[in-house]
Amino acid sequence: MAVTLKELAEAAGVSRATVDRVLHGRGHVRPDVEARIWQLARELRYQPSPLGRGLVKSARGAKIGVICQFTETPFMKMVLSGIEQVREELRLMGAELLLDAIDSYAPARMLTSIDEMLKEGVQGLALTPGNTLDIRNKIQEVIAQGIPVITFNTDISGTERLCYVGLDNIRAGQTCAGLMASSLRGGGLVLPISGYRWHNAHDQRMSAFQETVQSAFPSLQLLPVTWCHDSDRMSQEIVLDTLRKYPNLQGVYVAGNGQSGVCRTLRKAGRAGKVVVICYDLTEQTALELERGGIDFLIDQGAWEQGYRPARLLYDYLILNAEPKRTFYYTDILIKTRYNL
Amino acid sequence: MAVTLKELAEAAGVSRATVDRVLHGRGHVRPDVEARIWQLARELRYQPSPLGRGLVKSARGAKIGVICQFTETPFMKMVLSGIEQVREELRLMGAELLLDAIDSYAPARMLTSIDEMLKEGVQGLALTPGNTLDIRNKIQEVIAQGIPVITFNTDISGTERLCYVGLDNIRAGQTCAGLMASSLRGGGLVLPISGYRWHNAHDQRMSAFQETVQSAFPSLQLLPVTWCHDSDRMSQEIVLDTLRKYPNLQGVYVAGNGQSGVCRTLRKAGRAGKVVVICYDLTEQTALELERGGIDFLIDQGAWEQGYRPARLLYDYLILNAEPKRTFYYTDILIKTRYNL
DNA sequence: TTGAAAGCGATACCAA
DNA sequence: TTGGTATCGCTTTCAA
Repeated sequence: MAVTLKELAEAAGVSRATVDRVLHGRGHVRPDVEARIWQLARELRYQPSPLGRGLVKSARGAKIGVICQFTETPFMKMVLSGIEQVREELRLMGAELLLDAIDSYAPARMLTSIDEMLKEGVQGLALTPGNTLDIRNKIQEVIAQGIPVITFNTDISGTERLCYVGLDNIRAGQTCAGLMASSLRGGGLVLPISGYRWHNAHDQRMSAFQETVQSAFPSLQLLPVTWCHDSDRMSQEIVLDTLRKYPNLQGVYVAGNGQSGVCRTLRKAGRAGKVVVICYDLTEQTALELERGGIDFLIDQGAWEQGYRPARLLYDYLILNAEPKRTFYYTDILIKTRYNL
Repeated sequence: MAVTLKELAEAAGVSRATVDRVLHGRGHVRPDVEARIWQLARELRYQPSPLGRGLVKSARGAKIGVICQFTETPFMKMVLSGIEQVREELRLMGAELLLDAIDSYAPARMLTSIDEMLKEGVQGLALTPGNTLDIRNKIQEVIAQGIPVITFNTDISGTERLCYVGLDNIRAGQTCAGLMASSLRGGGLVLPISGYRWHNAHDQRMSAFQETVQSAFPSLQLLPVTWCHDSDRMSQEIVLDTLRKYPNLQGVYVAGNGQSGVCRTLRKAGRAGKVVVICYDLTEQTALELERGGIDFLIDQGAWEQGYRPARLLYDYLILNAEPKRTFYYTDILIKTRYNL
């Protein structure tokens, strides 16, 4: 059995309140007593019980805010299910989770949403920031007010956010390069398709892919990158175009959305299963394509975890005084094939 | 804020004790009162707080036993680190975890260990069973005494264990077949090496691999299975032998241990990086081989999770009255390459 | 500078 | 069949 605060107090010959003051550095304790208590705490390996602590704090009715963008995408829907899960868990612990699900990319909307959250009195904030100056400033402002911020799914530089929860897009891009190379041992022509030019994550995935291919797998020949704006229609046209010019196309790498468009076109052209397709984000659609053989490999980012973890970390930080252990909570780079869905 | 038992009691116009009796079906409550309370509980969506419950139960000093075999293997060492983590967490919750780490395969030792655990008065038991009649009977005996049992890493049929935590070895074998095929698109000769004949997990991984190759990838040509008894020395000889007879060997699939022996031999023969190697279990050694290119793909079974989860499930079951949600807690089939370690 | 005591949510025992 | 009450570990007034 773990040592309790009560036992520690008895051992030190003082009251629990005094021990509490010492442990939380609240002052108003005679220095020698303070030293003695710290000493004993170490010796007895005292650690506060999260149960007791959580129970007390539950009164306060802590509020945690979560702001989410692009919620119309299948990927974000899975993130939302993680959020719902943690919301329920927090409810049982007496805390409330305020969610604002923004259904598209709207930087201005994000700013007003942050303000609303502040007005509601949230004590911590998790969000998927766009990479703009406005947002960066606003985040710094929030943090300056003593409200901790966690970013997820996409990160933002130059702020003092507590930590980031999401994919390591650079390693993910490298991983895809490795998969492409091992599938095309004899070499071949590969078409790289990205989503948006301004999208941090897409960019990192793509550059890492390109660099790894060029440095480690020279037998693969890369076509120039194209951007499909996360649209199936556009990716469809891009693939169609490419097939016309290069009938010997061997691989397609999709760093953003637009996966289905690629698969559809290859299937129509009778090249499904022949051309190696590697892309991101496990959803119902892409799972189906994996099973049909339209997609060979897929990188899953652990969507659920990205929804669950940030609010959980905020709760631990605010209520249990437990700092996040790392600045980057990278979700696993999960390689999916039709056999390990 | 969630509804508390106290609020529920007030709403029903009875004492908290009465509500408690109803909720736990202890009887001694007038039927109409009971009905009313259930009704209200539903309406107010009452759910007991794990915090409050855990706090009360922490007095009892619950004991949970964990028995682990083969603890000398690197894989099991990682399982042990998961066990240590949960042991610490449970300690903070007031429960004690008793661990018996058996360093080899010793069915008789397992039986005596179970008896010792019972004598210590554990209220729940997690173990890695051997697949023998003795063990099966003993497990049933334990369960008959009202002590729940969870199996992990390897399962055992014909018992009423609460659930199994571990890999889905059949899907894992299929996944490896898919990886081998995508790496050898032109087809090729593949050597399948298993560990022990009697080992359930090895067996499943191997048969699933064979069946999938035969039915879905006829261009791959499988040599007969060999068993290396989890020994690097033996796997070394097997590969050496095979290379002599079949210099055109293209792939090796290792379902058990002996990975290093395979890599070493291929490297000496100058075939490293040419022959596709697929195997199991992420350890320091195998991670090194992945990075060096000696192993192409590796299936990681989430060793840490296999140590952590079982005891955690038992705690939730015993203390929080939360039944495991599933009978099979399959850990993710994590495909590892040198890029996503 | 210190300690006593109430209370968080749930359980269990004893008394009514 | 019921309710009162102590208890778990911790935090937080309030009073000394």
